[in-house]
Amino acid sequence: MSTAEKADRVSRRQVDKFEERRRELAAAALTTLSELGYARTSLREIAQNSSFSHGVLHYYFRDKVDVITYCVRQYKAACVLRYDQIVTTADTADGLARGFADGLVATLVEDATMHRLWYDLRSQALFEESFRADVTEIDATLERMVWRIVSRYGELRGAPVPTPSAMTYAMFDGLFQQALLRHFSARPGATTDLHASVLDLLGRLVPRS
Amino acid sequence: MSTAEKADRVSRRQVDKFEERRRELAAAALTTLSELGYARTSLREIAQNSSFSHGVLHYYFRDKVDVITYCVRQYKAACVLRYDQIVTTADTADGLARGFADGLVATLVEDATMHRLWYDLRSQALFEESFRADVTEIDATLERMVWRIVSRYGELRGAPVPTPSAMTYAMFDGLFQQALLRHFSARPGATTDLHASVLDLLGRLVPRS
DNA sequence: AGCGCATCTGGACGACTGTCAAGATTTCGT
DNA sequence: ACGAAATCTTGACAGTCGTCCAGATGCGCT
Repeated sequence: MSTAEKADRVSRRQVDKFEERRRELAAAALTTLSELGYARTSLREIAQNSSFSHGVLHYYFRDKVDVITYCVRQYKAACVLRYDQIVTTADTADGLARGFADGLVATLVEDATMHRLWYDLRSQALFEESFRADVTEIDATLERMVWRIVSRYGELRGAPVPTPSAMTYAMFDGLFQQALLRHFSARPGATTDLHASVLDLLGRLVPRS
Repeated sequence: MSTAEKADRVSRRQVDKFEERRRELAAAALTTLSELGYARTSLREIAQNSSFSHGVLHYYFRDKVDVITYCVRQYKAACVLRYDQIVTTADTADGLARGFADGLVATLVEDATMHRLWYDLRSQALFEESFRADVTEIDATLERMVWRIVSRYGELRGAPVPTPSAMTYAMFDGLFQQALLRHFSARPGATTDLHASVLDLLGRLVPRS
């Protein structure tokens, strides 16, 4: 083994460990953000949610924006996983519709804090230019996710969906966001209303045969 | 004039002036919030946007939460005004629909910073219990506003709107929010797409005759 | 074993925050 | 015009923030 090969192996292992730590810290940052929100999250608080001290954050990240940005990117991956498992296989239109509605209700309750973080960060993107690109990209991913389900639903119903993808996503997002606010307000009917309105909207998107 | 009457007049005038100052400071706070967002707004920054020094804020408000809460309430009044002027009188369904779409596009552009503040505060309400009641109340007001227009639209079309009020509001809000993000991202088509999708959704809400 | 580098700690820094109070200034009825 | 009450300014306070760094600790290689 040449010295060059050895050096390569060493640096590769170091890079791997480096990336692993970054992910670990980003996970701690993510839970902190989802609990406190963007406005109240500090680097020291993030470090306390990890097994390290606050100084290490500047060893793995340039500054606070770098931490948050990396977080958001990691959040996106979790998002896609969450949405992808909503509907795996459904052979009937009604089955797909029920699976979609059930999945949204489930993630509304189980991942409530993560969802509120998403809406918080999307609002921050309206103020801070630096977040905008990442937020827009995540939004596009979510839009594609919704569109995959809706267009498959139209397929199963035997009719193409005449609604633009962006509009479709926006409406479902509106429904979900209102349900989330109701959920945190502990007002009753948040989950059942979301379920019903998702089915309702889904039915409207495909023209009656 | 008795001494009691005199004292009453004096205290009444003082209360008026007191309230006037509160409104003045709240206005400064609102412009600051709409420019910087909740996370980056400080009391000193608010005072700099007014003609007073930072200390006076604690003369007119208990603490920071009191300032923000009062702000939000004042914001609500502005909201209602803005939405109310969208559609004053329309005698045809198509006229009402066009007026609604035009109004939303206009306020999207003109009051963009205020709208992003609203979404920011609504996100904060998902984290901070103290904002929740006010945010929910404003949301209900906006819902009623949208419902007034939509139900009137159904009336003009000669058919009742079978969609629940909450669901209707949520979908329009979703459309508007996405348009706002696109507007700040300077992506093209934000206004035209909003206009088209509002007309589209409005048409879908009322069953074909 | 001992060297060298990666990793991590804990404290220090200046800037900023919300809050408060003492005193200066203005307002206003008499 | 005088005095009291309302109003406003200014500076201070105890914290917290992001950032940085000197030094401790750990680990892998020869």
